[in-house]
Amino acid sequence: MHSKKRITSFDIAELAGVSQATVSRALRGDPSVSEETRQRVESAAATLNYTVDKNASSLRSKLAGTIALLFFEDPTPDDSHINPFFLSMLGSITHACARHGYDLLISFQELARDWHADFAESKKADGIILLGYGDYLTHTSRLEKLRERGTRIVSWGAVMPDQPCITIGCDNFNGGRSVTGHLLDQGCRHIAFLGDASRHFPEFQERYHGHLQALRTRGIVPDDALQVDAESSQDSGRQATETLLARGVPFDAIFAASDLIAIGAIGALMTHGISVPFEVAVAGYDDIPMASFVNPPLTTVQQDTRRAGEMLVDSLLRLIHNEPVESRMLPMKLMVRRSSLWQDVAHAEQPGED
Amino acid sequence: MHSKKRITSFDIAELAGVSQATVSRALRGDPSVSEETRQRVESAAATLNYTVDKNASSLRSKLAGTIALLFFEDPTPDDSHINPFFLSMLGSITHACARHGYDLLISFQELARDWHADFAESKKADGIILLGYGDYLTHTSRLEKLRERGTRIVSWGAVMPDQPCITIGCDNFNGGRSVTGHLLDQGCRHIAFLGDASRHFPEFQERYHGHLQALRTRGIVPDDALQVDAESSQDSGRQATETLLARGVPFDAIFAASDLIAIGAIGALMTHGISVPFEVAVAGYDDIPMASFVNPPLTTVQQDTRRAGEMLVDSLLRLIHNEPVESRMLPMKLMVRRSSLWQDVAHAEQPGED
DNA sequence: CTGAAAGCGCTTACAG
DNA sequence: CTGAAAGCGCTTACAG
Repeated sequence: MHSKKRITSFDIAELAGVSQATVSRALRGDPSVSEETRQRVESAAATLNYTVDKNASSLRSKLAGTIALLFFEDPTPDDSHINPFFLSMLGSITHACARHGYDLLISFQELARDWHADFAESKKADGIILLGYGDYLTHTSRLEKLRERGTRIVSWGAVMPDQPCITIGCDNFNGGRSVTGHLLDQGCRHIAFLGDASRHFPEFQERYHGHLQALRTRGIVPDDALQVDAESSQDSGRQATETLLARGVPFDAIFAASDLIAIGAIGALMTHGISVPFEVAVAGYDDIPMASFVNPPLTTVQQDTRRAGEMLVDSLLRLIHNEPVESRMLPMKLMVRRSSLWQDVAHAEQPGED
Repeated sequence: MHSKKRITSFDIAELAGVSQATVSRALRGDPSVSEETRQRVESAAATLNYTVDKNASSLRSKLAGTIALLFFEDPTPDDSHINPFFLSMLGSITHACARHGYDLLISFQELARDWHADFAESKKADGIILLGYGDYLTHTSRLEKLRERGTRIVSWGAVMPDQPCITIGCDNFNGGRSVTGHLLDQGCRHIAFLGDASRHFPEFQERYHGHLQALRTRGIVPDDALQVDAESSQDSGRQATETLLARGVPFDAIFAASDLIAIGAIGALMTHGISVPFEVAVAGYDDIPMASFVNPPLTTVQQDTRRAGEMLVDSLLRLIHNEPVESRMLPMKLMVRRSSLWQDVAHAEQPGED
């Protein structure tokens, strides 16, 4: 290993015949540098394979040029599972960061842990994006503290008044209303809702409220026995379905607060020999990649994850640059597939086809 | 925004009644610091909510404490798609990094671009993990250059002699052999292989070689007309299947070099009214999350992505610490599901069940 | 348009 | 076991 000394801006300065300060300016595109000098510096840098030291630059300028993306997950015993819905935002977040010249730091955090010091305070990142269905109330107090210290944070979630930080989210209320509206159109009258609809999970709660609203509009009195708590996992969906079945209340449809829950529910129903959609129609929420592949393909609500990722990055950068930003709600789109259709579709669907 | 001055190690020093140097030592757990002093420093740091400035620390120590994870993708028009197989490694890579106290920087790179300067040279990261099915030969020359400059790199891929960097990979040869062996056991005799089997894609090539070996063991002469190039995407799988059908060579099974290709193939077969598995058995490779959800559930080869992620991080850290490391091949596991079974299974499978 | 100089907040020999 | 001092490689007023 030939450990040649690190090449610094001084080496470039010497080669280009300018001062080190000018090298720094030229390389950052400072308009005060003359075009001719800039070119000379740049070619010198290219010759020596020089790259600006990020640590020195960040230390001096107090700009990390980095964004931290934190995934919150309730501790799973198995390391490797990430909620596929959030994963689907990763691509557009990464690309958006790259487009703006920012690096992306990612990290998983257990909800319980003391994550709030780690990123902004240590100057690793200029701002933080928060992703995760988690207990909302647990978050809130920490977010408040962070905001007091001036940390820039943007999160994905329920868009509500009095949020402790800028939030980008889907129109969960109308999403819930559309799903239940669709199930009612199919002729279902006893629609179960699987998902924790408490204040701890405001997104689920809003979907539930949309659901209730759709029922009331049609003059149907909601039955509490048809709501079962569940968190966003297949397992939880399976269990919730078992609970529902054990209650003995008749139902002809399940509206699951997330696709993962829905997939678990379909599994449980099949175990009991209940046919989907012929005996029970099922719909989910999120339109994760699997949704169109399960059997039967799952009716669900699509959230524009690509746009969401871009907006998260965009909003955070505006925050960082002290520009005005507001929380925003993205429109949703109902994706009707076979799982919710009481009558069979004429043509066989192909996997991956919508 | 009360922009109080940043708290530095000098403030902690003052509060704890020690020198700034001692603060630095205490906080990094330097054993030369007395237990009593360490405690005093730590509580002072806690009181003032102090966190070590990562940039200053990295600049001085020349250790970034960060690993860069680069995904290589052939440029897709759509931002948001990441190969699900690599995504499944993300969890364990992230966790492994966290466990070792390293941060994880992630970035997507087009194969074409000039990525090699960006991370190690600018001291953003102490080492790089490379993930991606891409044209192997394009990579190689860049990797060579990087190695010359002393960059620490570990990649996922085909484990072969003369690799330009430490590589962790699956036993692709035996994987390919198992799949084809299984298809032969099912009675198939005309097994098509979908995947680019050239030197440009060594992993596919090894799977193909395993496939050929299995055929020869049973005295079957491979037919070139049964191999069609494809890269790892649904679309490419669909097209390759069309090409295969257009050739008019009879086949009773398809071994797709990746699950994505297999899923595309199943779609194309269905379009042509060809039943899977009754007319054509299909098998894939990777065991991506969708594989068990498609209809019929896909027979495939599971690679231990969790272990793979851990080993990638582990190997890279050993490289960083100048410890001996070697390329390693991970065992594979054949997952038999309905897509390859010529006779129907007795019980209905449930989604997500193996 | 460019240069000389200070300083970002740490770590790390060196000395005691 | 602890402190004083140098210095990592930049950016940024300040001056011309």
